[in-house]
Amino acid sequence: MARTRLTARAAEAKPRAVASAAAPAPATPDLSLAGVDGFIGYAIRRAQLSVFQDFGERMAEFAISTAQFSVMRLARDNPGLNQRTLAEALGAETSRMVLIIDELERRGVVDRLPSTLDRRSRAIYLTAEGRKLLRRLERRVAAQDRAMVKRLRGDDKDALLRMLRNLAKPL
Amino acid sequence: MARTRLTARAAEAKPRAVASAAAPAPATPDLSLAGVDGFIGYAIRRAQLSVFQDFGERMAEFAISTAQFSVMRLARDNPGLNQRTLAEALGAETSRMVLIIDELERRGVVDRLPSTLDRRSRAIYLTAEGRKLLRRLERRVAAQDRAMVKRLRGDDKDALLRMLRNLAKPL
DNA sequence: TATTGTTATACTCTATAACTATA
DNA sequence: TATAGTTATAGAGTATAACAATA
Repeated sequence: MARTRLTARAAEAKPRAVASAAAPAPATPDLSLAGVDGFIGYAIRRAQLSVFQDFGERMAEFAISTAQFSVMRLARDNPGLNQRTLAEALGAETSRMVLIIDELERRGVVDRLPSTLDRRSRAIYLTAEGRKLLRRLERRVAAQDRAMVKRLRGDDKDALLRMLRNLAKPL
Repeated sequence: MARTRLTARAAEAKPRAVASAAAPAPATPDLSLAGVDGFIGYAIRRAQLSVFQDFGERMAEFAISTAQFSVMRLARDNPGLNQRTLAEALGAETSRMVLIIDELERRGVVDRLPSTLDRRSRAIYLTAEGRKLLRRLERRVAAQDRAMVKRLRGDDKDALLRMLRNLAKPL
């Protein structure tokens, strides 16, 4: 990501014909976003960007995405789920889940086994290697979550989760 | 988006060889996401997905994206900013801002005027038509924000914004 | 030399449609 | 007929690099 900080205030007063540019003020704190940052949607987007970038940096060593991590958790705790169920649980498309699991299978962390009950579907299991990797990932993710709680500076994580879940519910 | 609801519980107990599929349980409430939904990052992602989809539906008539709306707000309240400053304010890449403003200019809602102070840069202004459109958009966005506050069911929007902003701050 | 706007490229994610093999 | 997995495709968004004009 960009990792930018707003440094300019600029914006001339009225000129409707020819205009000015942004003043390169050295280290101005923030500036008037003039309202957009008062919207819940905007605040969520900025937070999500920051949190996912942080996740990417902490997981760079393993080159694992948030989606891949979630699938691994789900596969370990609900062995034998099919791809459609995994996709629905995480709010992804089944076609996307195919690619995610393709990669996890290629890395040897999950197995796709043919189902005996429904020969169209494939049951997903975490391999021994997958469980090992997942344990390492979980320590990192737990550390990130603790770091985020620290950022909350005394505010209640449970209240945050409750609010976010209420916003996430389909209308 | 997918607008999915988890309907299966499934997942057989141990079978390491051949496996089962997900049971098509009719209307099971939710099921064990077994932990991922206890992470702040996961909760933020799901909320962001839901809120942005809702935004898209409410703005379908105008075919305006969240980024375009934010640029219009910023351009109205800070007339004459250049593209780099707009990009930094919204956490976007300058190359992305070019495309966003290309489209806004094509629709006649913003003007790109040459700067007299720095002939490399272009000052962005909302047109009269842009201001008119923005007023209509703002009513819709305000309505969406009110709808989200309702979803909070008594929880404090200010607390939510404060927490999200703290999470969004670059480490 | 550095910066602004721009173009181009690539990769991820999202969204659909279509196909196959099953059911 | 419908469903699971898959493939293909197209569109957003993200991230980089490079270039011209200008500073």
